[in-house]
Amino acid sequence: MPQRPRRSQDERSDETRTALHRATIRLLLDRGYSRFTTADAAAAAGVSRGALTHHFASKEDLVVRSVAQDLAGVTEGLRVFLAEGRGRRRGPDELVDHLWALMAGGLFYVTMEYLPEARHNAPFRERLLPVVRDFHAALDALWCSVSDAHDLDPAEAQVTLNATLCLMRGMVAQSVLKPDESYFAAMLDHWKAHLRALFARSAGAGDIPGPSHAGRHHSPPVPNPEVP
Amino acid sequence: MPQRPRRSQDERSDETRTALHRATIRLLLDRGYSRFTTADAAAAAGVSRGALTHHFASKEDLVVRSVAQDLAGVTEGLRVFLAEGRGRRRGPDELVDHLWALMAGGLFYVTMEYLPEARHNAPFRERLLPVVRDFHAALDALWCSVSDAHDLDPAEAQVTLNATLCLMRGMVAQSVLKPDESYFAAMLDHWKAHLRALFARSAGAGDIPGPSHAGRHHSPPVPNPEVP
DNA sequence: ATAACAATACAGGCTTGCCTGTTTGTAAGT
DNA sequence: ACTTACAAACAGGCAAGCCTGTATTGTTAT
Repeated sequence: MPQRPRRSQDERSDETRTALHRATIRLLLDRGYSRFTTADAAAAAGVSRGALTHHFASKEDLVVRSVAQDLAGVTEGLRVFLAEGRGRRRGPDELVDHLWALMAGGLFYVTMEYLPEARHNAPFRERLLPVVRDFHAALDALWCSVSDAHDLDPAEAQVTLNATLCLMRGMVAQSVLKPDESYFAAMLDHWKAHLRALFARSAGAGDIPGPSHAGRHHSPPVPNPEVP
Repeated sequence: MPQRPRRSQDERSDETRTALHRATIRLLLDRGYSRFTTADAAAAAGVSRGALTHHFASKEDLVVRSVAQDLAGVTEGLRVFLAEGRGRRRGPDELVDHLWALMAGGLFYVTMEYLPEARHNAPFRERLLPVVRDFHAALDALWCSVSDAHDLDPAEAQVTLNATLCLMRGMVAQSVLKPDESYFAAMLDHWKAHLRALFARSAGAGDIPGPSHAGRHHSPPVPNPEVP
């Protein structure tokens, strides 16, 4: 047993809360909302049930705050990805691949777990609304940076990039009961072509935004990494 | 109390099962899978719990068979809609509006209720797989009839129309926590333009497939009718 | 400095309510 | 008569919230 290094109260609380946040998202992904119990969350986080009830008023409170933390991490990751791309001359294909890896890698599976609960549980929904509002606002800001960098029509780019995420949400949802890799690969390729057309329409210098036909049909095969 | 008209055993069974099917879908839509109980389903159908257990081996059995019935009704309704359109010269806008009314009117909300369960409950998923496989096969057949009627490239139309549904799935999912009508209307208009381009590319006589700019921004405002 | 006190962090048992599958009993059709 | 359709009570399990008890950290008065 290692000697406890005398953490401050705030440190203790932060560590406990973070452990519970991560365990919650993990369990939502692995077992789903209906199978998710506060006891399991505490056990997975390595803390007691009492610790959980001390920091979180209810199961809903735990989930809402865990989701908020998770989404904050997602926007930050996306911001970094786009900032990196500022230097290199990345086209829409890489963006699609990145977003798909993100969504199909667990992000939207987690969302699908709490959406039904949000639909039927008004207090829960009310607490989630500002969380997702902020998330969508952050996304819109990121889309603006994309349309800026590539000299696109901002309004059109906004709609198109949000549609990209909607398409992927639908694809991930369908993937639960449609185990057909090629089906989704073809759809992503179709969408990449659509985005290339949008990017090519831009008034910018005639740079080639990405592979126009050569590099098709190699969308990444739905990985299943863990969501942080 | 009306005199019982002496129904045959098969009639009795059919009526009971149908009532339970309809009640199940209704309750899934109204209260969600986690709040859905077999007792409520029986009560909503106006039968006893004993009747339910007699006709359905388990809760999962009830849900799977109810969903199968529901999807059969959906394909039939879609078939009729497309058959009607054969005479008039309908463009993609009407198809989008119809599909959106269908999806946002409850169909995909119901789907969102059982998808998480399917993701975590292997036996349940195995029973659903053939059901949705048949549904998707029926859809593909319908898409073929569309590409035939409008002289489109079959493969391209297939992907595009399936993408239409995926987009709408994502939109309906997002609509749970994003109460922004205009956001979705703009997205549908964007997609209609995309489909008009596809339809216009067809080798057919230069008919105008639909309003190219005039009639935009009037997508139907997410009705919420009951799913049969 | 340090002892007393206060506040916060954590631990775990208990209770209550609910839901599913089962079983036993009754009525309607063949 | 005998099978099928329906009815309702029963039993077992499980999970959320509550509550009481303990340990650790922070504060203040001497």
